[in-house]
Amino acid sequence: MIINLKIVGDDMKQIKNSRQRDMILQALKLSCTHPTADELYQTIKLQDAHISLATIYRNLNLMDELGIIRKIPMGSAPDRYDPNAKKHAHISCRNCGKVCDLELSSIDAVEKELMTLTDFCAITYDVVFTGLCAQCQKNQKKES
Amino acid sequence: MIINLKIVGDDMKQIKNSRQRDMILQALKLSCTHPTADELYQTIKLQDAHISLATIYRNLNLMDELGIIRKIPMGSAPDRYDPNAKKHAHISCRNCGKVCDLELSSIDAVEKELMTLTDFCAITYDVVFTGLCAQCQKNQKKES
DNA sequence: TTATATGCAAATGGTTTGCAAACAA
DNA sequence: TTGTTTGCAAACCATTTGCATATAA
Repeated sequence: MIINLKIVGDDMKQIKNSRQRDMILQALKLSCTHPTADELYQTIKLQDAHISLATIYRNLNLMDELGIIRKIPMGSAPDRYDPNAKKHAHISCRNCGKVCDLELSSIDAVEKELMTLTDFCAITYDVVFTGLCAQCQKNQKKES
Repeated sequence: MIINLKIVGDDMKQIKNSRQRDMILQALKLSCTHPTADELYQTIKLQDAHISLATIYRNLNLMDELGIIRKIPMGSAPDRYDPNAKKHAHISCRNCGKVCDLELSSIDAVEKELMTLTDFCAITYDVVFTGLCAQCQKNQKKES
């Protein structure tokens, strides 16, 4: 791991390796569904029956702060996590909850416009679109 | 109020007027801070000491579903509410929590790009940028 | 008269935290 | 040795829900 220091208040905190953190990062990297903390917990429990959900949360939060992974806030649904820390948007299905990655080149223009409109600085964003995925569209047609 | 029907499952639900709902909508319209449910509760309690927080939540959710107001999901912080139901983005200060409205014309292009990239339909979005507001930037300089 | 809305209190559920023991460096 | 991480259980807290009562139409 490249980053091994975390700034807490005025001083640095050393980050030590941990078997659990490695497992969590590996499981997240192998996933392709932007899993929730609990979904990761269920998966990892198969390898290590004694791991705690609190450990999952602590490490996901830590790695999010360090910029190794990204937390995707999902409104009222549980947060999801993305092994790809590169800035990108997401779209989630309001019916089945599935989350897909979006590479939107036009979003750069939005960031630029934003700069001219506001006196905020150090701007980041979480863009989560919501819609109905192709699969759920089909299913809805069948039902009616 | 224009809309007075709500679709629940297969049938319509009549919406009845209520003194409480009127108070909540009025308080929200008079606000300019995108208040949380609890902030509205504190304000409205001054007029009606017996109003319940559950009533605030029920009515805010109802009016959000009816498109009269908008709920702004704030990630880990409590949801905020906006009397302006027109589609627009927000930026919030990561330090003091303040939320400001943003009219971003360039966001239309993002929606268009999105249409060409995905097979999702019925797309809505909640765009919440996060940054440091001018006031908090000043305060941070003073401290250091 | 009948369905909808309310107030209250209790439940929910994702997430965080306190603490003593385990572990990394 | 020293500070960080873990597992467990309990706490947290925004939000929702069950239920009897009040209210709108």
